[in-house]
Amino acid sequence: KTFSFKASNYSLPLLSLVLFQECPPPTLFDRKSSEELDMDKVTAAMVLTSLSTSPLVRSPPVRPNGKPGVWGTGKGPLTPRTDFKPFRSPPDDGIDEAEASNLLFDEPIPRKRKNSMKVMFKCLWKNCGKVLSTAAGIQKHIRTIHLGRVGDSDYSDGEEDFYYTEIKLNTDSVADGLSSLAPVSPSQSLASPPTFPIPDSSRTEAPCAKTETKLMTPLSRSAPTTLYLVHTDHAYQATPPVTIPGSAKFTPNGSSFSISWQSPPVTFTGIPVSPTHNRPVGTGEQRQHTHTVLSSPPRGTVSLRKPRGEGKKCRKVYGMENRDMWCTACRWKKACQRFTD
DNA sequence: CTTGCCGGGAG
DNA sequence: CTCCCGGCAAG
Repeated sequence: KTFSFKASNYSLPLLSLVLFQECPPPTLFDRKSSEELDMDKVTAAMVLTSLSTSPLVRSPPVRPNGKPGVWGTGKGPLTPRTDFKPFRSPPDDGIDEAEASNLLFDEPIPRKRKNSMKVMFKCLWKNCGKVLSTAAGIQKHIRTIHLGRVGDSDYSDGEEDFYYTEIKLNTDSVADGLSSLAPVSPSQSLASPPTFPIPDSSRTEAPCAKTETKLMTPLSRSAPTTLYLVHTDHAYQATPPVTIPGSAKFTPNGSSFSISWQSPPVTFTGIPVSPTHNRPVGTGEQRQHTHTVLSSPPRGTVSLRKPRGEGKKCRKVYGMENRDMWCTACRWKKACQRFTD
């Protein structure tokens, strides 16, 4: 029903993972004495409690090669920068939790602080920012207000999860907390991982973010730029979010999150293919601004190779032993001139 | 693996 | 400029 329930739910699979590691040989599927089973239970319980109650659990540097992703700088029309993933390990504590770190895995586990923290849920819809105290409430809000599902009120496909985020408030400074809800920087406790400051504008997102906002086709109102990650408390959203330029689609079907590339939406309107283009000679340093500056990241030095001609060329026709019968181009290992396509 | 050939080096 | 080759990509 509520968040805590979900959290424990998500912890269970991970727990089983832990258990796999803890029991030396894979005797899990063998018959086990009830004693052993009890041991497992106990272990599980211990893990659970340690996960859910220890104030902060130290973690290895969060996923070594994981790029910071787009944390921050929400640029889309809907500017949700929902970043406060409960990444544990602020720099100042977590010293006495050494043993708990053994039980950790890469994925951050949604957890919440218990002391004087109040969990709220904030609508991320553009210009909305409604804050409710229950997930159900916010889902209903989104469903009815934004998604326009008035009739079948209780129909939910989980889509609402993408449109709100969980926020933590310090109860003694609620007013402050509310003011900091603006999607700028949640200076509250659960800030972004302290190791790397904020994102880094690693070129993959900067240009394409711009592109997005410019070329944004009138999107259907039911999909407020969710490509810019909206984080909720789901396991599959726990990893640092990634923006995929071009066209990406995600399928929120329960627990999987798939992103698929498609042809980059870039049409390079470069120099026309007329044979009478004159080279910029000498003095005139005139720039040609015609080409659009759109660029998709994965395209670096694409040399636009020719598809490869089909017919046999000198090499194949005459063979290596008759190399002197080849055309010169073939001898130079250039494009054949005798058997052109 | 083979084949076509681009990019680049040597002279 | 001619001549050659490394290495890549397509098959």
